[in-house]
Amino acid sequence: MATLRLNDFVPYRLSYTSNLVSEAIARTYESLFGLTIPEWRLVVVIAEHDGITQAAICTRTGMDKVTVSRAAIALTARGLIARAPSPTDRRSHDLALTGEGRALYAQVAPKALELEKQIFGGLDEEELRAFVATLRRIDGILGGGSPPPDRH
Amino acid sequence: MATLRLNDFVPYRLSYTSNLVSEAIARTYESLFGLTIPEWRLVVVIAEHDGITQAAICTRTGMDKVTVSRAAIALTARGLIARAPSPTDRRSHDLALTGEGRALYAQVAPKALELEKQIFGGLDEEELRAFVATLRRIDGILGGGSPPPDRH
DNA sequence: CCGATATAGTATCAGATGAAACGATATGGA
DNA sequence: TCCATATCGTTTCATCTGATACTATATCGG
Repeated sequence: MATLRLNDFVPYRLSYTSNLVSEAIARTYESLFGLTIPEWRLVVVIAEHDGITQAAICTRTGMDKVTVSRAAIALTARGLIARAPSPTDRRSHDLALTGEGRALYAQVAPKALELEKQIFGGLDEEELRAFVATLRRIDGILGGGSPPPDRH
Repeated sequence: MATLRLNDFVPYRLSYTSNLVSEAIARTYESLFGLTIPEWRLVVVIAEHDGITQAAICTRTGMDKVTVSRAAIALTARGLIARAPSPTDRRSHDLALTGEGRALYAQVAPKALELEKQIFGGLDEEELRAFVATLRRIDGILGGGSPPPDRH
């Protein structure tokens, strides 16, 4: 009979490591750019998908709509994004980076990649690929399956 | 030049999956046993290490001492653990499961293993081993290196 | 032994989080 | 067209979380 040992319990290990990583990331974004993680995510997603709506960000990223709303409000207040009334749906706003937002993104993106490398660069490339693949497989099992793959 | 895509950003993927798993686990523990995740962890750690102190739980699990304190208070109030004044240090309490606590643990432990299997059992055994090994390697990189390994 | 410093645990406070309720707009069916 | 229902985004509220401050006790250097 397999016994339960917290240190070997996979959900615990996953949560533990994820927290370590999130804390490291959050500290960096906060100190360098004054961005929370949700705000940072919005900047990145909006940079990738100009004119995206908040609802689309939710489905794409799995973030809660309240979190997205707050981040959008904060970024707008800081002049980093602009919200244009959607021409097709007056409940929605189309979000886009302002010039200032793009300038920030130009700093944020390389820094993020650098940070990712600092944390995960120590891993064998194949190991890292397998790791991410497993994460996605777990998502699938839990029904958090990928949002619609990017259409190019 | 590698570009930044949120969906491929490893810290994001890790956080995303970890949240999915944590939510699934939390729902189960709450509905089956009325336990929060910190409370559940305490039950398991105390079952493993009878007479452990709160401080030791903190170093062992990386949980915050405030979180541990609250969980310990809640579990004591529910009669699941008993706190004996430590004979060697009057600031500390030695925590132990009560009879009721052990009875709960007897239900909790198999359920936890079952849940782990439901989530991760779909993975190839070798894949899962590699996954956990990578998690631990990341811990090491971030300085969250393993707490002192169990002494048998 | 005494005082300075460190540690165990708790209480308090501030920020983050998400569920639920809400107003506004869209949409689909009678 | 009109009503019922669904969706977008915000607000509100209740909860969780950890930083900080605090009390009591321990430990260490002199």
